[in-house]
Amino acid sequence: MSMAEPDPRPQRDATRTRAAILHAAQQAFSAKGYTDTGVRDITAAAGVNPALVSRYFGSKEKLYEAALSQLLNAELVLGFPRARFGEAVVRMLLAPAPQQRNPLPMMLLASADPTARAITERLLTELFLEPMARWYGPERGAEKAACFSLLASGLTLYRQIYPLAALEGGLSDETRGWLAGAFQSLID
Amino acid sequence: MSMAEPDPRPQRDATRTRAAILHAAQQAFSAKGYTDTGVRDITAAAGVNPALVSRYFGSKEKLYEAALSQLLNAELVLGFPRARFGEAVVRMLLAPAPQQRNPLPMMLLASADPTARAITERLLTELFLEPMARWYGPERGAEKAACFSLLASGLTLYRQIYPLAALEGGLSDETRGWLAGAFQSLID
DNA sequence: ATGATATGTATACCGCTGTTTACTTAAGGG
DNA sequence: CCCTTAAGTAAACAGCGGTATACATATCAT
Repeated sequence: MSMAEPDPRPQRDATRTRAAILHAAQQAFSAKGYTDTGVRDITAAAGVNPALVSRYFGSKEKLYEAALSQLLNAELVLGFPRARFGEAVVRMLLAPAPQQRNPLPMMLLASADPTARAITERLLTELFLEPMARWYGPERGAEKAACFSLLASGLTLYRQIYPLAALEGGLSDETRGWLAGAFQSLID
Repeated sequence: MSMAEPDPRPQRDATRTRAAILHAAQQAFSAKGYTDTGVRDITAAAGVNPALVSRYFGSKEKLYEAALSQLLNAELVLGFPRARFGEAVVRMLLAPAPQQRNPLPMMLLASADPTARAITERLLTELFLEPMARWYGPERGAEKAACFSLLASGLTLYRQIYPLAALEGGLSDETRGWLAGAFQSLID
């Protein structure tokens, strides 16, 4: 057997610790929501001390804001080809492991607490809805972006929060087509 | 001025008190969700003592179950005419005061707490999705019911939880038509 | 009227939560 | 090598949560 390689990394690394907290927070908030996730849950998963949340983020609330804003990013969706937009979106949302780096569960589960809801609403508007409205164009862009979010959030709700067997793996081609058509018809 | 009519009702009325708690619970759970609604909030709104929740419902959890199951009812939607189903649903969901006796906000906000989520999932399936799947018919009825809920929940999410100006009153005829068409195309 | 019971009240308990404080220890430049 | 500073720790605080307990009082049959 081999001797353990001496790790050149210092045992104390502020940036690494901060990132570990942020990652654990994203996982926990996406699984149990804002209120039902305790600071001690997050720090235990990250393997650090609970007091470090206050040190690195100021408060649980600020940590939530940092965690969500890192996840909310319109670029991925906005890069899909317009001609096959519906198909691409449905393929993404129906991917086998969609919970990875997806801000939607976090948003849905954070909607209960008023503080987290206000933060979520602001970030969602600034980082997603407004860019997407511009992408759709001047003609009812905001309404189209809202309808897009409505579809995507509803689908995520019944795939990850209240998982329905009807929307799992063996989804029929007809229903996939209905979903893709709904997304696509926002463009055409 | 007139003398106050002597109220023939007794000051202590168990059924009336129980109903007051149930109603206050529906309002509070629909506004702040399961975790962020305290038993003391509910009983204060109902004007009764906090201990009465345990007496009449056993626990906060049972109260939530009673509150939601009274609201979850597929009959209204299932009575709409099939030919103009999409229009009727959109008119209902876009009504000026939709928060009255609408189970959707309560469901959306309760999705954070694992206990409440489990209760909600069970009631939603038994009281809504299964009847609706039968209503749609044997051909992909469950998938259609899921798509219906997906649309309705998404729309409610961005009308009541994260209220978007784009979905408020002055919604364009085109977008209304898109919504109605999405609902209708689940039937045709 | 009177006692039994249903109804409602006051209060305390215990566990959990976010945050602060004072302290300990590792890191790295002089 | 040492000593200043950054990084991390341990413990406690203050408040709130759901619930159980012991108590008070209105209601109704007898």
